[in-house]
Amino acid sequence: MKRNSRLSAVLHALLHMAERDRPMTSEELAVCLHTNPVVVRRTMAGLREAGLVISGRGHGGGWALGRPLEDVTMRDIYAALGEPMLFQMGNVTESPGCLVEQAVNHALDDAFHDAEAMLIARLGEVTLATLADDFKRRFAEHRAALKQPG
Amino acid sequence: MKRNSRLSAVLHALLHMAERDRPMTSEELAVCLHTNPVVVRRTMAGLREAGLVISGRGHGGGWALGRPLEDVTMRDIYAALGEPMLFQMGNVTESPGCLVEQAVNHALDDAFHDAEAMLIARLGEVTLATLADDFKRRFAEHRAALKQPG
DNA sequence: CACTTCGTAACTACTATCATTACATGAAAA
DNA sequence: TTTTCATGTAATGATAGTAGTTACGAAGTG
Repeated sequence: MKRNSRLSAVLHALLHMAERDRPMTSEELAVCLHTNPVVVRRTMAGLREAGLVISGRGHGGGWALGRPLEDVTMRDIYAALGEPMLFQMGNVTESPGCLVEQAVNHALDDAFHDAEAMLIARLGEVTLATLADDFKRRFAEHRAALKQPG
Repeated sequence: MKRNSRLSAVLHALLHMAERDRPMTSEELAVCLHTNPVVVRRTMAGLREAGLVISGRGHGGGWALGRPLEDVTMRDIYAALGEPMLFQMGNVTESPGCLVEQAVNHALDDAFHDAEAMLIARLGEVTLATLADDFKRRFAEHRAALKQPG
């Protein structure tokens, strides 16, 4: 199956919004994300409920950040998206009667749970401000490279 | 999409095979795994190519372990299955032109790669012998519980 | 040769993600 | 108040991955 790219997409959207001083419409965001305005609305819905973004209708409406960049981590975004399944792999049966399968499940769950905990902790260490700074660095590098080709 | 349960399934199969002194047919394994013989053959194909199991046709044929339990880790099995994608989440674009998206991808890749490395290392620490021992412990507990109900 | 068992291709069912269409709701501008 | 803009959301379709199933060929045993 296709992989879930919502976290990646909304982070992308939020950083573009951070570069603007006015709300961005779903249409504008859809252009940035190379997708459809309805997909944008659907994906951002969870963030709105979590207060991470604010949406307004009508003239001058659109999407704006609901909190300072420093106060939002990638983990917050992940949570606002409903904490989608991280792993593509899983057990055949969740609560098997077979003792062999129980032993297998236990070993796999152990490893996967630890990896999940580590990953989520890592997401919690990166704020939108971190990402915005990284973008600015890349942007400066990009401009420097254009000035001095070769 | 359904989650990939092949690792879980083949581990289950290998431990059942370890409890037998003769090859197990795909039919027998399919009963253990509550699935179809063809699914068993398909899933075990990679393990055969990796030498982790041996298959034989005709009378007395079936599947047998190709290596001692102590010599095979869950990581080996994972590799023999073709190292299927671990994560359900991914980036929208792998090599985006947009610098914002590059910053996002970099941060996410960083976290996911570390989690993947940790998980795979963990899989490498657990051998089939470890799992077999855990099964035996569970089996002993199970029998004790039956003897002394309440 | 008869029988068993694997090897594999082809087809189906199910599920998840994302795209798209259609229309209702709400808010600002004219 | 009417028009216009923009979100909110349901319904539908396209695509892809997993697993189940059928069918048949290949290879080995008795």
